Amino acid sequence: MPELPEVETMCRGISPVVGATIKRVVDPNCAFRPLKIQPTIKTIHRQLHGRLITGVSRIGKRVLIETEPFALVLQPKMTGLVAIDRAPDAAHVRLILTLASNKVNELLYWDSRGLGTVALIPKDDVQRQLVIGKLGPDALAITESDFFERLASTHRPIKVALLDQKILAGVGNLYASEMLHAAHIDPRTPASKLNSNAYRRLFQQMLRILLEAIEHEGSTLSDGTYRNALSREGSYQSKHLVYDREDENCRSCGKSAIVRIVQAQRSTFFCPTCQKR
DNA sequence: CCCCAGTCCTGCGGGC
DNA sequence: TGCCCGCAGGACTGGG
Repeated sequence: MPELPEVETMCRGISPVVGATIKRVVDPNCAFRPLKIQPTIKTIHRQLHGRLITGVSRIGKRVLIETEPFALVLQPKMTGLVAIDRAPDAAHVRLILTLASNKVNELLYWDSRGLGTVALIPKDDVQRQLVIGKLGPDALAITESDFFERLASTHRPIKVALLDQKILAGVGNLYASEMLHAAHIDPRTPASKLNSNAYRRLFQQMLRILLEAIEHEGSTLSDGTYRNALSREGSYQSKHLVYDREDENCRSCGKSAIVRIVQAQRSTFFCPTCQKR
């Protein structure tokens, strides 16, 4: 499940495409449901062929392939991957950009469940279409005071608030559980009820965990889906203290078994000893 | 406005 | 051994 560290790893991995020229935008005729793409692949081909890729960037959990004057925006959601030259398998490759470059032949969008989306938008519209009203500040760029103010403004449980991309962009289900555990905060606590000390711990642990996860190229879970841009697995899953560890002993206090609850229809994992209200 | 539930989509694992 | 069902969840939609 690509969250900020996994998407950042994809961006770094595909950086060799910068400086390449796009030859063709190709529909690989994937056997599954068609890719959610706007406008059509044909139109995107017409707009992009012959253009130089000037940069690769990330906004929250989205990947931007930048040209002049367009940006191709890839949203991997649950099971999408952006890769170069090879993907986990051929069957689930949903989009191919063939490139003129001495470093890399193809930029691939692969997605096993196909929940992800691709869109081409004018670069000048990125802020208006993707950021304003849709995404809060990036989790690696937000200030501590802004983090505090934005989260404390809702009465929802802190775990649910952390997943709201309008409040803060980049944190997903896995890292939300991990950072709350590291900060010793009960995930059920209303975000408005946490004091500034708790927010300071949460802010610091969020940065530490996201940066460490990037160092480890993200987390590849037991389903094995997530890979970096070269199809290599991440290794941060070995550092997880609570995520997907229901009934296992807490790796921090050693006293309690990890508990799984459901909040806003998503699994939350926590240690009842380490994370008291 | 605020918040929650339903939806999309495929692969996998548990139960029988 | 094989089939069926439920579950995984990011982000969007609709409704209370």
